[in-house]
Amino acid sequence: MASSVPELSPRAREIVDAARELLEEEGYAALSMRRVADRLGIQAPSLYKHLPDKRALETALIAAGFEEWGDAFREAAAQEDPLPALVSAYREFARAHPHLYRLMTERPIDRDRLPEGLEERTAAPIVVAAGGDADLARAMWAFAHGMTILQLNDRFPAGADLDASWARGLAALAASARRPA
Amino acid sequence: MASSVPELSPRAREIVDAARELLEEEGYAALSMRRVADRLGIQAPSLYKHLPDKRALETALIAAGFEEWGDAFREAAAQEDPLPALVSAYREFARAHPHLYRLMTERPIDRDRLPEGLEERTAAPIVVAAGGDADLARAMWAFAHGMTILQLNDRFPAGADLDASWARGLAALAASARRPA
DNA sequence: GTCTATATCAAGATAGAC
DNA sequence: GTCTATCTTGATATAGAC
Repeated sequence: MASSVPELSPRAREIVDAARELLEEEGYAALSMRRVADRLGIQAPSLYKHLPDKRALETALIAAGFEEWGDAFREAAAQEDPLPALVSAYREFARAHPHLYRLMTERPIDRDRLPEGLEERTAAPIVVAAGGDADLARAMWAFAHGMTILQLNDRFPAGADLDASWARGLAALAASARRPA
Repeated sequence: MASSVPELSPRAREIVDAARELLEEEGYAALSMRRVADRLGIQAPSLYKHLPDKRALETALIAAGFEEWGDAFREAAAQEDPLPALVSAYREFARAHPHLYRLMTERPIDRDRLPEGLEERTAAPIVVAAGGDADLARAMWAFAHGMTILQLNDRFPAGADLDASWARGLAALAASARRPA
């Protein structure tokens, strides 16, 4: 039950905070151990006294992202009309933290080094909003992620009305939830 | 009207073909100029006599991918029930060429160096299948891309029934197409 | 069309002194 | 907790000879 994720020392926390700022400001390509160290006014090798490697740093960023995302989802799920509120929370998180969103979703994650059950805990409010239908919840997540990442990747035409596409998809999937097959 | 994309010399074609094989077999991280040259039994600097830079190589790969994808879509659109056939074609392309699919979708593309109108031409059958509703077509694309890339990124739980999620999303969006608001 | 030699840069990480 | 010095690796790209 207890996760095997090592606790972070106070200094390691400061390093992760600096990395978070760097990532959010300049994106993943800028997230090097050197640049993180620069932000703290120390040399890169010093970081390794506090974190084993770069992967641990990234995992800490991802874990923090999921915790914050889950908080936002749980708050949205308490609203009167949970599904639109969840969609808003999803979009707002990605809008506010695009580079973190990418880091959290663009590649397989190191589940062994992430707190146990964190992904499930984060996603739980969406499954509830889908009426407990996990298959539908995954379809909803896929739609939301697709809209989000294609926009971040500048893959929609210049004049596209993305709010309209969000509304269309949400309406279709919500109707599917209310009238299960 | 005429695209400003430079023609590729025969030798450049061979280089792109080698790059395609390398990408498909080992993924983007392996796609270096050195590795491409290795495949052809020549030295990396020799490549630059045929292609201006690595970006041109990637653009050629992406353009070829879109052409093939478009062919598959047009074939699917001619079927009796176009929408499911298009979904099958989408999934089959991604299954057969996961690394190329990533390269084609994961970042902004260099539209100036891509044949003009290629993206629109590729997507056209989907817009038709969506009853000419571009907003709905984009929602469909987002759903399909989300399902595809989240699976490639190993983001669904081990036991997830992804065929069921595909069916759920497709049914919901198709119903939305038949009964427009 | 290909070669060698080289420039330039930057990355992650370790050893060991202080 | 931080430092300097260093290792190792690998990338894109250019110059100029053959």
